[in-house]
Amino acid sequence: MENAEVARVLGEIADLLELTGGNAFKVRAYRRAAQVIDVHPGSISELCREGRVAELPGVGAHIAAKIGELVETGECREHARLSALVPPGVLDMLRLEGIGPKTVEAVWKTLGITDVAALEAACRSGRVLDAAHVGPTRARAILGAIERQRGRAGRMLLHRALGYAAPILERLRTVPGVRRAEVAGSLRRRKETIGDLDLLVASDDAAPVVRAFTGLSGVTAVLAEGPTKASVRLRAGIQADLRVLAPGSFGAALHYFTGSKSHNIAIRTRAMKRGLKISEYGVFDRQGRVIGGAAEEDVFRAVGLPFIPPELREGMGEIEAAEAGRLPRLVEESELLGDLHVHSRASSDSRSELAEIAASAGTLGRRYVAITDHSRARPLGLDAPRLAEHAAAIRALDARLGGRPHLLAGVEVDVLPTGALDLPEEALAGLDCVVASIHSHLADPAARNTERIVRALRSGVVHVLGHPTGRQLGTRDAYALDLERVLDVAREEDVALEVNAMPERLDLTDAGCRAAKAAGVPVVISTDAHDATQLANLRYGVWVARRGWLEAKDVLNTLPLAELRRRLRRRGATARTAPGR
DNA sequence: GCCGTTTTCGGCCCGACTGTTTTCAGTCG
Repeated sequence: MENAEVARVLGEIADLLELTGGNAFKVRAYRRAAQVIDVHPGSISELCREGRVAELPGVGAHIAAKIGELVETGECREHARLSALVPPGVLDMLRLEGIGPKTVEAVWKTLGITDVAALEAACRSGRVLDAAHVGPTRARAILGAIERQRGRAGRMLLHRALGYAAPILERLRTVPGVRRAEVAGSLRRRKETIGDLDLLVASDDAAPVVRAFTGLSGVTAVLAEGPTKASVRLRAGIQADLRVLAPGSFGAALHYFTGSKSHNIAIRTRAMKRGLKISEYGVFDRQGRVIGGAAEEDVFRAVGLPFIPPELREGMGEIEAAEAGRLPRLVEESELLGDLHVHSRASSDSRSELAEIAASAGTLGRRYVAITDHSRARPLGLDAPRLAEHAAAIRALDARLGGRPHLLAGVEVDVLPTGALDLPEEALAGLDCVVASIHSHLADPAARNTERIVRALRSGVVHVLGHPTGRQLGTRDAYALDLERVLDVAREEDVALEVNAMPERLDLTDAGCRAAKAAGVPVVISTDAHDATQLANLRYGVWVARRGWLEAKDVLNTLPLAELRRRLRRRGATARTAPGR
C-alpha cells in the first residue's frame, strides 16, 4: 500500500475522531503521524514489513499496529468503526477553508446538513444562520470556500500521484511480454498537481496487461475496458488511464501522451510542414511509411529538434529555444551539494537530533546542511541567547564530523508584520545561513506584504527568502505579493529566493523560478525538512526548478561549500559597508 | 496516541485574529 493511502486513512481517523468528540491530543497524534507518513520519502509498506514503522517520529505502538493492519489487509477496523458514525459528505465539509470541526459538527447535528451541496444551499437560503457561531459573514466565507475548493477539485499533489503510480508500474512490469511501463501526462512533466494518472505500457500482447490493470487491488471501479486501453477509478478517488502499445510505437506514444497539448500541437504542425505525420503510433513519411517511433528521440529528430525534457513541454517557448540551440541544461538532483533549510529538535515541530540529520544527509550524499530552526515568534522558537547556544552546538558537531557532511549554523527567522526581523541583527550577523520567512498575517494586501518582505531583504543580514509566496497546495493560496518588486530588491541586496521542496509547498513555483532567472536572482533548493527522513524530498524542489528552466548555475546550493560561503558572506559584507540600514 | 536529560505518568504550543456574541468560541499559523 502506498504512503499516500496510509496517510489518507490516518488523517481521516483524525477527522472522524474530532467530529465524534474524540480526545484532542489523540486527534493531533493521528494527524501528526499522517503528515509524517505523507512526506516520508521511503516506502511505508516496506518499513512496516521490516517492523520498523514505529521508528518514525509520531508513530507509536498503536498507530504502528493500525498501519500494519492497513498494509496487510487494506482495511483498518478503527477507521471503519468511525466511518459508520459520520456521513461521508460531512468529511468533505471539513476540507473547506475557514471551517473547522466545531462548525461542521454544528451544521451537521443541528441542521442535518451532511454534504457540501446542502451546505451551499443552506448558505444561500440563510438557513445556515441557525447554527451556532455562524453569521452572515461566515456564511459568505463558506460560499467562497466552496467556490475555491471547486477550482481545485479533482487534482492531486504530485508526490501523492507518484506514490500511487509507482506500485502500479511495478505490477505492470511483471506481466509477461511487457517491455516498458512508464508514466506519461502531467505526472511525467512533474506538474505540481495531477488530474489523473496516465500510464503507458509497451507490449505485443495487450490483453494480460489490461487484465492486470483492471484487477489491481486499489481499483474501486472499472470505467472503461477495451483491447488496448482501460480506465479505472482508484481508492484514492482519482482516475488512472492505461494505454498498451507495440514496442515500435512506444516512443511516439510516450511523446504524445506526455503532452502538453500545446507542445504536441506545435510539434505536429512542424511535422506537417516537413511533409511528415506524427501520431501516437509513430512518425510517418509522405508515403505513409514508418520512419521512427520506438524511441521518443525519433519524434524530435523527425522535426529537426534536440530532445526536449518533459518538464519543459508546456508550450512556453521550449520549441523556439530548441530550434535556436538555446535549451537550458536543466539542473539535476545529483548536482545539488547541500540543503540550506533544515529543522532540528530545536524547532517545536521537529524531533530530529543534529547527529541524526548529519547522518541522514551524509547517506544522501549531501556535502553540507544548514540547520535553520525557528525564531521566537514561532512556538518555542529560539531567542538570541538560545540561538547562540544552538549555533555553538552545531559548530561543535561540525568540527567532530570533519566535513561528512559540513553543518552550517543558521536560522529561519520570522519576518514580523512590520518587516522587522524577529531577532536582532547582532544575533544573526555571525550565522552561516539566515533564511527569512513569513508565517503570519497572510491575508494582508499585496502592498503591505511586499513592503514587509522588502524591508526584511534590506536588513543586510538575510541570505535566503524562505517559501517566498506562502502557498500550500490544495489548501491555501499564495499571499498577495508583487513578486517583480521582491525580485528587484533581492537582486540589489544579493538575496537568494528559496524553492521550498516540501511536497505541499513547492514555493517558489515553476513560474516564479523563471521570473527569478529573468531578474538575475539565484535560487536555493531546500527541503525545509522537519525530520531527518524528509531530507530526501529535495527531488521535488529540483523538479520545480527544472520546470522553471533553471540550470545548475542558477542554483546556489550546487556550489561547493567554499564557494557557497563566499557567496553567502557577500551578504554580510553589504551589511558591514552600509551601516545604519 | 505519543513521548521522555522534569522519563512510564501526565503533559501535549499558544497567541492573534475574526466573527459572533455580550464575554467568548472557533480557526489558524
